[in-house]
Amino acid sequence: MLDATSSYKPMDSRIPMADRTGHRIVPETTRRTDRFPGTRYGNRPTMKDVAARAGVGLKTVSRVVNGEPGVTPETERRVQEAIEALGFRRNDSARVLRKGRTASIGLVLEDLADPFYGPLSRAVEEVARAHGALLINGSSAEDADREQELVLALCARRVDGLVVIPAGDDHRYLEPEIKAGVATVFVDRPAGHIDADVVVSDNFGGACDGVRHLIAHGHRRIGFIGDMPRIHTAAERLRGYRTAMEDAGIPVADAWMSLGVTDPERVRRAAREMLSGPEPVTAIFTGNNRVTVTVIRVLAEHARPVALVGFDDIELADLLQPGVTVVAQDAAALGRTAAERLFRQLDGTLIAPERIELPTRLITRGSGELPPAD
Amino acid sequence: MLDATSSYKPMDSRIPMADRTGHRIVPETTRRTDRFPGTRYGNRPTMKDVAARAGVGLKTVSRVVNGEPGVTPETERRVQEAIEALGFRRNDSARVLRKGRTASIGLVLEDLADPFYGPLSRAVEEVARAHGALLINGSSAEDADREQELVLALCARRVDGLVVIPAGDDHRYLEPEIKAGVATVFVDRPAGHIDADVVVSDNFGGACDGVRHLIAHGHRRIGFIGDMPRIHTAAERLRGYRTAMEDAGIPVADAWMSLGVTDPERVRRAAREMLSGPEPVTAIFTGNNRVTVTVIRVLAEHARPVALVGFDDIELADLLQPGVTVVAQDAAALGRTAAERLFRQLDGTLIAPERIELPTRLITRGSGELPPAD
DNA sequence: TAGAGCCTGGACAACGTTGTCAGCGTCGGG
DNA sequence: CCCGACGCTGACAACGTTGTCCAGGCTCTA
Repeated sequence: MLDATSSYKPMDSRIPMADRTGHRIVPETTRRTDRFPGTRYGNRPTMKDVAARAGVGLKTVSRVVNGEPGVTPETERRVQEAIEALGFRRNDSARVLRKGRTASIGLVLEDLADPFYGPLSRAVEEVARAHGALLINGSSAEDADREQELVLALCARRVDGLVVIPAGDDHRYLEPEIKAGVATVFVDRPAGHIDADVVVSDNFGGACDGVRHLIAHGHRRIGFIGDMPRIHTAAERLRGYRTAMEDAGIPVADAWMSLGVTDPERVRRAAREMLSGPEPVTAIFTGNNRVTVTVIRVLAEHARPVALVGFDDIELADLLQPGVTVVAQDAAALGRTAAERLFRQLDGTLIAPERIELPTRLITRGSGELPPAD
Repeated sequence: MLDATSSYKPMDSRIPMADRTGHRIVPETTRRTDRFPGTRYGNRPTMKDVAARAGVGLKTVSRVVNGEPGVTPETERRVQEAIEALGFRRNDSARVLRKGRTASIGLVLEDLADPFYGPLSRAVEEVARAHGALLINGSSAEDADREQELVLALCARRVDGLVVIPAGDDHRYLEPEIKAGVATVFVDRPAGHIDADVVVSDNFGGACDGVRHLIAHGHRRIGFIGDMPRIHTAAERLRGYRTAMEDAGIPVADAWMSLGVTDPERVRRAAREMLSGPEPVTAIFTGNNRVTVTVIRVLAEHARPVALVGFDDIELADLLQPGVTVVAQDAAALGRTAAERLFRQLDGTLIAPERIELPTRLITRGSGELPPAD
């Protein structure tokens, strides 16, 4: 569980209660924040304190803080003054408890450090911001249990909605949450065993395009290196590869396909194997950005030129020799579309779950146009 | 304000209250979630509901949910059963209100889509996770007002701590928050007018190293293209440039220095200007990853070879022709160090604010070793 | 078998905010 | 001069959870 490893303790266990004069009891232990006289760790002024200082009622403070009408300018001034003096800041936890909405959404993705997810996350954040919501991120590290743990932690926080890039393939655990009104959109990969909104790229079509491009330039022995086949995108791209090959009447050898973790070591080995032997591949189609980068490194050391088309665009791809031809998907558009759909769910303007597929784009830069070298 | 633009409304404004039988009144309007009979938007079971169904007291449910001792296995089973049946999930807002800690921290950075901040953010998340906390992200877009708005929104959520990559240069607005016990660490750039923990890279030293490297390879007319001078890192790197030049006894021409937004268009123009004229620069030192990428593009079209050293490492830098020599800073280490310090503040094991400087590393790959081409 | 002590369970208050509603004073009109 | 209306203010309950504290039933021992 998330809080099992927590090493900092809830404040109740260390902070004595207020005494009955309304003043606070200062703890004997020396704390970092003792530098600031008159305040104490975790002991913030409340509306009650503000009201007392301004000599008004609790509700009047609330009205001022929320800009509600019905307060005399003079009263408002007094309240504002008290707020400034005490450094009061409304406690949104209490507000949320009362109002029922948190104005925050959760985003669970694989790895925030991956250049594909950064722009996606930023796009979700921008849409959230436009709707006045904050974004809570979590990285699942491609682990189904961790995904579930994160998602449920977010639900416990009562996020209004969830954008999930699934790591697992069974999301029935989300059913009670969705029933209870948590808006949910899956991105990049479909949800498992559950009826929900999904926004994905055209992985199948994109892979078809990429492989056909290689075929059109004369290649027949084309390798495919992709992610673990249990990941939906990887499976779809493999299917695209197979379909393109089949359509061209090219039988696919088992040795040409390598699926597995995108760990550089494995990918490097896979690439080297395809490139050696009596009938080496003359072109490689790579299943995602991480694989592409590793394969580029392998090809840079390889004697013969080998054609390459990669799924996902990568920075500086145009400046390499040759430029790297890619099937680009629009990460920001994925995130934006998903987030917009999420808020339409929250607006109530959406009725039935839908599957939205965003097109991919083949960007030719040279590496895919190399002729077969044999 | 954050919630000014909100288009989805708090639930109280649309959901009628429970009637006195304890059953819920179903609203007339047709909602998406009407698909799920018996439940309604935002209407979740509470511990009270669970207790009623299991035929136990409220506190007993609380004990089961929190794994506290003192519950018969049989009772626990009944409670678990009720939890499952109702799809109960503890409301952390209420919990937070009661306990005073949210087990979440905020991270405000410039742009999550920037490849420099992705790993940093991920590192912060990992540390947070190890301490049982969630991470709330916000992008300031390099705008001081937006930074403040985000930070204060996070404070209103009562995050336990804040990791801030400052956009503005005055953080006195944080004083009441810090006084009230919000742990705070600034990363990448120091805080303005406030005494707080800071974790930065050795921008000055790194820039010195990079420029000295160029000087050592025979360059004297060296250009500097950097970010806006009001950004601390940019100023420090400029200072490193000037110092290295001065130490080598090289007078710096104004035309060699260009500071401003990292917009590709401006950077491109700046680079072209330095490279033209009667006394063009023979080498360029770039102030960050975005500038470096743009300058690489300019140099790729340039007739003469021009030496280049960039601040920040970039992916695939080793595969370009020539490889790009960089002064690398460790974004993940910055994030990790800052987050660890944050939780040490929360543990109470930290006394005084400190400034921590992480070293940079010169990585030579070729572009910095080109001799002057004239 | 009575008394002591332990274990389990539940009633209750409190966390800080917001919605409801009622009270109070003032002002204008009848 | 009285009454209604209106503008402003504040008392109070409720949101869902957890900590405190006490009651009741049990076991164990003398």
